[in-house]
Amino acid sequence: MRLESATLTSPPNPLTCCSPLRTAPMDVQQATDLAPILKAIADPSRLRLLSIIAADARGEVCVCDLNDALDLSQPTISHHLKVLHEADLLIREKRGVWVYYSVNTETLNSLCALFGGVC
Amino acid sequence: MRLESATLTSPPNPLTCCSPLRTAPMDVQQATDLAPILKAIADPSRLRLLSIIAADARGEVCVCDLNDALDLSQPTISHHLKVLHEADLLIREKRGVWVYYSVNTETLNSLCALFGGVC
DNA sequence: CATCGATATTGACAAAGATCGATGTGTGGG
DNA sequence: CCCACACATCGATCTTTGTCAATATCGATG
Repeated sequence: MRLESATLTSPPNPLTCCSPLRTAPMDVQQATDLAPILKAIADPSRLRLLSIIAADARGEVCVCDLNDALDLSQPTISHHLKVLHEADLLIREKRGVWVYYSVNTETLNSLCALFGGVC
Repeated sequence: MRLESATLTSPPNPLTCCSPLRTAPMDVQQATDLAPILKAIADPSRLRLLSIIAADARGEVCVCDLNDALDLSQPTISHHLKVLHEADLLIREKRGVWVYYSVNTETLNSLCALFGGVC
């Protein structure tokens, strides 16, 4: 007996439009929309990037710092950040020459809700 | 204020050994161990299979039913179930000729905790 | 405006993964 | 003991993806 009316204000987010896993079987559309978001975090390098940003006290990290944090080339880091950003997991903000990424808390919470059904 | 002592009884579960994303940066080992579990659910077909099983009222589903539920060949379904099982997301039980899968609630809860830090 | 430094994009390539048909394995019934 | 059925494994194929070197873009600064 749950209202599925979250589609009004924000851009259509496959996560918030989606009931918790244990509530109902997922149809093809839901699964197709959801998979890319999960694929985005299902990579060791991206997991590390995300956790570095998520755990940062200032709430944001400059790309220049991320480039040094992992043993990967600059284009590869840039690619991973793009994947995370397009999955709505990271928020991008350009300031001057630098680019800062912060985590999208809403998406993380939705992921939690997907698995738990409680959060 | 969470006790991190879950490594005594059960097989080493990379999820329960892992603090929530927002707590601390993940090292290479943690990320490498965690990624396969997330990869397992980061596929549309496996998402559907998992949700079908998770939403089932009896708490378990026979493979023979899953074979009909998705528009995929029997070997492909079997492969996906194996991936989910090896990621500790599904519990497998053979009864006679039939095989029944149920969700591993612990793993799902751990995933929730990973993203939320609260569950 | 020429240049430098920070990110992003492109193109290429190897590795991983999703899928299927064919075949193997094991269980229960006749 | 043999057959039918449920499920798993194998081998092949096609697509996706992670990675890098090279190059492009874009903003600041002299």
